[in-house]
Amino acid sequence: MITKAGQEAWRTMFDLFLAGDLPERVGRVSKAVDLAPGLLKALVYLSLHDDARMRDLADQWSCDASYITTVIDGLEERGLAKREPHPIDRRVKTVVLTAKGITVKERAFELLYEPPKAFAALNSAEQRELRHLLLKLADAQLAAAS
Amino acid sequence: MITKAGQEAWRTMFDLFLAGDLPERVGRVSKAVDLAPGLLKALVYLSLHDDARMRDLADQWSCDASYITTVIDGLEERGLAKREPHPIDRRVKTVVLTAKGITVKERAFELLYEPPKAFAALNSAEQRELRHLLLKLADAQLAAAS
DNA sequence: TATTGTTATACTCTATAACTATA
DNA sequence: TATAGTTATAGAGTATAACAATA
Repeated sequence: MITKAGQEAWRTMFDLFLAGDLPERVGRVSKAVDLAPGLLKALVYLSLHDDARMRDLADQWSCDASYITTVIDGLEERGLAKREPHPIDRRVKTVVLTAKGITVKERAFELLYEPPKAFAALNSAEQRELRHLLLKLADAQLAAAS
Repeated sequence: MITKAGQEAWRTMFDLFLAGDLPERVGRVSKAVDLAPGLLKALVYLSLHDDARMRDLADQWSCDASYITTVIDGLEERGLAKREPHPIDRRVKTVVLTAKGITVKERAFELLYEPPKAFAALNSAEQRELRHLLLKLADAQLAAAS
């Protein structure tokens, strides 16, 4: 059951991201690794789902397949990813990161995962407690998705 | 000081949003209130900063002033906001929501602030604790911004 | 016949440059 | 001279439609 406190917790998290850090941060990282936001997003997706089918990307993002063609073209032109034939179904292509793609991805995650300075306002015990609660949420979300 | 636990907490929060709910949710709300994402974002901004100067919007979003003209045109065409002259500086225009704009905004926030089902995985005490920690973060972030 | 991905094309979103009015 | 906002225009980003290859 979700209580009023839970609702307010979500609302606060939402504001932290939307009013706060996220939009500016993504823009900053996008510039730092010299990739348009769409390409950065694709790189992040591929690093979490290596060897993904192109169709999966379109489904996941609820966008048209032709746009995925454009995005993967962009990553290939920059030498960050490459298409591979599917071992069984010859209509399908999968996408894997190249060594260069992995390097850029790692740099991107380094910047994205760096906590906002505001986290220093919590003491050690509080930071541990926050991690604990959020991991519980993430587990529940993962379980619901599958 | 930010500990390893704090870092992991941030990372988890980030994944909750980016891998998880947020992108799809904004798209859903955007369709529900029949506003393109850019216009929805402007509506949200104006509801938090009523009577904002157009220049403020451009600064806040780090975008060109001409784009703000386009966005506010869009809101005005839909009867959701209107430009007002600045009482002192006649170069400046401010933007306020209309009654209709306020109605749409309220519907949008209702949908955006609805917690993901995963929150039910936390018991009452945990939801209160999470709220407490997040409010502390939000306060610190607000203090840092000003 | 249905599905995957590509091409060609068009539409939407956002930026640049030149301009008007005001400070 | 510098700043706020607009207009006209150009550039990204994303979708639609028609198509080739494969299932």
